[in-house]
Amino acid sequence: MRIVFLGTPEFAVSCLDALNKSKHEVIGVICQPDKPTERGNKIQFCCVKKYAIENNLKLFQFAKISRDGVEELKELNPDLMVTAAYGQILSQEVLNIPKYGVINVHASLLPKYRGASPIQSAIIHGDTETGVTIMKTEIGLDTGDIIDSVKTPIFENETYGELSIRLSEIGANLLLSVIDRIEKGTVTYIKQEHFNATITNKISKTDATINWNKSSKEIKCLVLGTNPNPIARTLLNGEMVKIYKAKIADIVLTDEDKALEPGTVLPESSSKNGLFVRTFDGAVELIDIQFPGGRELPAKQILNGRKIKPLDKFVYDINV
RNA sequence: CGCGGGGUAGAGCAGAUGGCAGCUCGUUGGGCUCAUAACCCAAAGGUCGCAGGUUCGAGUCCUGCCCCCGCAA
Repeated sequence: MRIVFLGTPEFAVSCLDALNKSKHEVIGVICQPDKPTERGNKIQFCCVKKYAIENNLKLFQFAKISRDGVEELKELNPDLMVTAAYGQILSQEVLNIPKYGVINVHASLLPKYRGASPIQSAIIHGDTETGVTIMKTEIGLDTGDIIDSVKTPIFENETYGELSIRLSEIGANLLLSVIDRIEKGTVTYIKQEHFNATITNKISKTDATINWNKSSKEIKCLVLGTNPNPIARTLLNGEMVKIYKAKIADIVLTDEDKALEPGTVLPESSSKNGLFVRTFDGAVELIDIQFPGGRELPAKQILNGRKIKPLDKFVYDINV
């Protein structure tokens, strides 16, 4: 089949790679426009764009595909279009272009976690399983009829980044299988149970701010679900601190500890024992953290430099 | 030319107003102990990012460059 692929971030690359190496022909790749990024001034290409360039695939970047891309897409005359974390809503006019329609690879078990952050949300909510769904792309946000899905467990200490890689590989395999069925005419479509749908928005830095009044488990899940982006954060003495890794502390709280407010660094914290912080229902151990200007470091080393001392207090401030 | 922080021992950091390079941890050796990742004693380990300049004297002041990082996007 002659396929046009639409995707932008890392997650989409596995699918694109699978298609490119399959018997199908990738006749065009579309990703979001280059966003002026980085610290200084430069621009950086998205992962899909880099892949397309390396593999000599025809690349398009439309500011608004349903306005700017219609003519070129019609000229390409694809059999099928595949979207995977593309980032733009397609118009009906665009959806009508390919002969076999448009399908979407979504990193959740729909109708759960529609929208921009399915993987992060599953982890942050403490789910024990998630998956990948491939469905028909419609005008609505991830509302199309389901073609197939694959479940997978979420491991105990799996980060968003790690799970994302696994899901993208699962999605790539499923995609090939689905396209095969489309070709043979054996696909079946199942309507989503719309009343069970949940919607997720992009995880902002505000969302990634740790509320120490929550349980240890919730805090741990937030840390896992925001790594490597945007990274859970909190405030200490007016400085923003990023938390890369944390776990539920396996220490027994003393009565003295229990009297401390959530967010307080426990007295038993040291460069030998580790960094423990009081939560609503216990304590978490912060493993890897980062101060502004510094790099990501084991918390034990940070304690050596005395940037954090016992009884210091982390503050929940969404303005960090 | 978006704003800002930083490069000092193996690691993390401190070193107002220029005057013998320090702290915590780690490492090595020794001691204590039934024993220890615990405790005590001792030692090793630094061209203070690079290159110039000012000065009797620069980690500290001036100039240029390299590298790391946070924010905003």
